[in-house]
Amino acid sequence: MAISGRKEKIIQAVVDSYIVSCEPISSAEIKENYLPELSSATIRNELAALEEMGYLEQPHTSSGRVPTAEAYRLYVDKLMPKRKLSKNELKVINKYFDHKLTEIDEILKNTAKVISEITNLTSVAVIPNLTGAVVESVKIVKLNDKSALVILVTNLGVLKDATVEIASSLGDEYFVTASNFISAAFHGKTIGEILEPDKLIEEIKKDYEQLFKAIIKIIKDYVENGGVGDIVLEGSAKILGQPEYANVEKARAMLELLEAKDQLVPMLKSPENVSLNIKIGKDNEMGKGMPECAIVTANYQVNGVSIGNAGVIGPIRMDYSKVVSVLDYIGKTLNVLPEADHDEKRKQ
Amino acid sequence: MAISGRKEKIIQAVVDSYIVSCEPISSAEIKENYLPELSSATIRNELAALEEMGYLEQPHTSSGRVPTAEAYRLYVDKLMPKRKLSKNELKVINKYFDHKLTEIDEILKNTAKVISEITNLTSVAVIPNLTGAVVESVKIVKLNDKSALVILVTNLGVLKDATVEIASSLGDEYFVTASNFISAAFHGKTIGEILEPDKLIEEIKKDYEQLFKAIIKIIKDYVENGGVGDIVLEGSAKILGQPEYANVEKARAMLELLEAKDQLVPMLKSPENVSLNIKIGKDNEMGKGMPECAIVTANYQVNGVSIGNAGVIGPIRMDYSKVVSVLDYIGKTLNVLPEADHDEKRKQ
DNA sequence: AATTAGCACTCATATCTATTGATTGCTAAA
DNA sequence: TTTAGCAATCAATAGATATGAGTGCTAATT
Repeated sequence: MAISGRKEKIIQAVVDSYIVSCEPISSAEIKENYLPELSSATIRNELAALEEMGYLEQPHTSSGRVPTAEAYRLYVDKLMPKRKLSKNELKVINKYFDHKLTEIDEILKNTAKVISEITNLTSVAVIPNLTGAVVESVKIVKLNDKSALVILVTNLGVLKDATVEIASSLGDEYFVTASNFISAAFHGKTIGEILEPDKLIEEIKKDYEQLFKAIIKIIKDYVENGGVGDIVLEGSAKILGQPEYANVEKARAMLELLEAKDQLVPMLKSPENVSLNIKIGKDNEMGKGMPECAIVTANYQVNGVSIGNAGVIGPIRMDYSKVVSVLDYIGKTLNVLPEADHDEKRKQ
Repeated sequence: MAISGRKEKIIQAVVDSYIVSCEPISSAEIKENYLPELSSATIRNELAALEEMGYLEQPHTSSGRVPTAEAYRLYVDKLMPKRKLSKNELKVINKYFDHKLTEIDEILKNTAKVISEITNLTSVAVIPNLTGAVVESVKIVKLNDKSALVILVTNLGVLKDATVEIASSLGDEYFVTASNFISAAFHGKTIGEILEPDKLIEEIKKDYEQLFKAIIKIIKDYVENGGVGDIVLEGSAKILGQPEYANVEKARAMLELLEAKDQLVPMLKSPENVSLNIKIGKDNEMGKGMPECAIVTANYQVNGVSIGNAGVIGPIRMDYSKVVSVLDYIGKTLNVLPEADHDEKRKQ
């Protein structure tokens, strides 16, 4: 059976209602609040048909209807109303981004914060795959007799959390020269290119083999860990505000998922070139025992350069319309962010 | 009335029992499991007396007794048995520290992780007050035309997350010279000394006033924020495993407290020179609305240098004996950690 | 004087039953 | 095709009753 316009209206009513109340909705309520032109009996007939088709469910015989994941899918793909953010919400968002933010992780952290604050859901942000990042320069700074700090400046941000062990006899000057050499060799290359072993630069290998290998290893580690350490969570406690997690066991399962960041990362990765990604229930390839949930993420860009994904994770019953509006608006805000310098650098 | 030895035994029995079961304990159970030589009637008389004295409570007339915060205080101060960690627990702890850890925050993160894993409680770690940290050297590295990275090497670790804005005309060499100048001026001074304005070094102010001011500001910010960003939480979800947080509302209050890190920091600060700090219930100067909890923290040192506090936060009913043993053992482990280099540096 | 046995009393908790009311599905009329 | 009307279903609620764990007190015992 095809879905008539009336059936769509009814699905929309059920989803809209369920999103705010988290209670099964009855035929009478639908008539009252959404479709007064129909009688409750007619609506009941349609409800029965929609249940047959897999869009609705009844918790028990004499209760109202509840949307299935299928219904949400249809809703977000086709029925969802465009929502306008309130003056106040816009104000909050703008406040978060009104001052200069230069570091990618700072931007992402702020993004996650504001998303969580406005949607009242737990939000997540992941730093992007760095394979495509273009190296600007490499600096190696001697910290003490045993270690030196490696700073990798790329168009996507600065990587500065890695140290290498060194021989204590080497002086500051050595590292200045080494930085220059290695910088020159890496400049303009992407991380991906640098990691391809056959493209190693021979002349550097001779003079600074040790350092060179150490740096390659640092980069490799960083890319392979996929920035697992750099996933940002905001508002974990908000999970507990949702009625579906009133049961402590469910809440715990969800929180444990959030804590296990390496399990979370693959769920947040969205396909290339998709600006908005909505995964509902089974769309998430989660193993058994995983709590049911929905994930909505957006890919964010600042001045055309992707800086990562951010979004929300929460119960399947969430206010998709609001979430989408927020993610969307933030996307627009970021794109005209007052001159973050990552991009500038590339143009030089 | 003074507390007789028998009363102490009874308090110990009540606390021991309540720690594992989280259920009121009856006179009969005490006789059965702890003091078979007494009759339940005698125990009842003692229980009544202890209730009078404020050590015990009854949830309702016909229920068993439950310890008050006072009883826990007495317990940890005087009655608590020394507990030996199991072979397996020792193995877990040692595994966490068997490889070289050079960065303070790495050590603290690992410490928090292992504490949470073994105690099954939420654990926290805070970086120490840096006022007393001795500066080794300062490096300023030009990242691009707009900003430079400031790296402050101290005996307590490396501070490397601050950037300063710069004039684009300045070249790499300028910063090398500047680093040397400023390094020389700061070397051997504590952060506290550097921040005292009357001790500013005049000659530097002339040549590198701009940079100098920026760096002072960075240090000031860092010290004043007290490393708020650097509080480490592990195992937040474990809160929900405790029966006292079976009520979702209580659990949420607790999780929100954990998320509000700046509220958490003062609660974790312990007095100078106290290696182990146990705060139970009202000992925490928490505002109204704060969830009741207990906090046990230890101050950790690596080769004699304090690297910060770590411990657990959880319900007042927690296994203090186990927690104390774990914190204690980790303290010993850290103190003989295979040559972390912070300390080495000072001796040179 | 301290301890204990015995018993009445208290009160949270579990269990059962009856009632209510929201909501549906179905049938028959419009 | 739509709708009114009505019996049927079943979760949720309330009340009534029973259960039993545990105490406090008194009087007997050591």
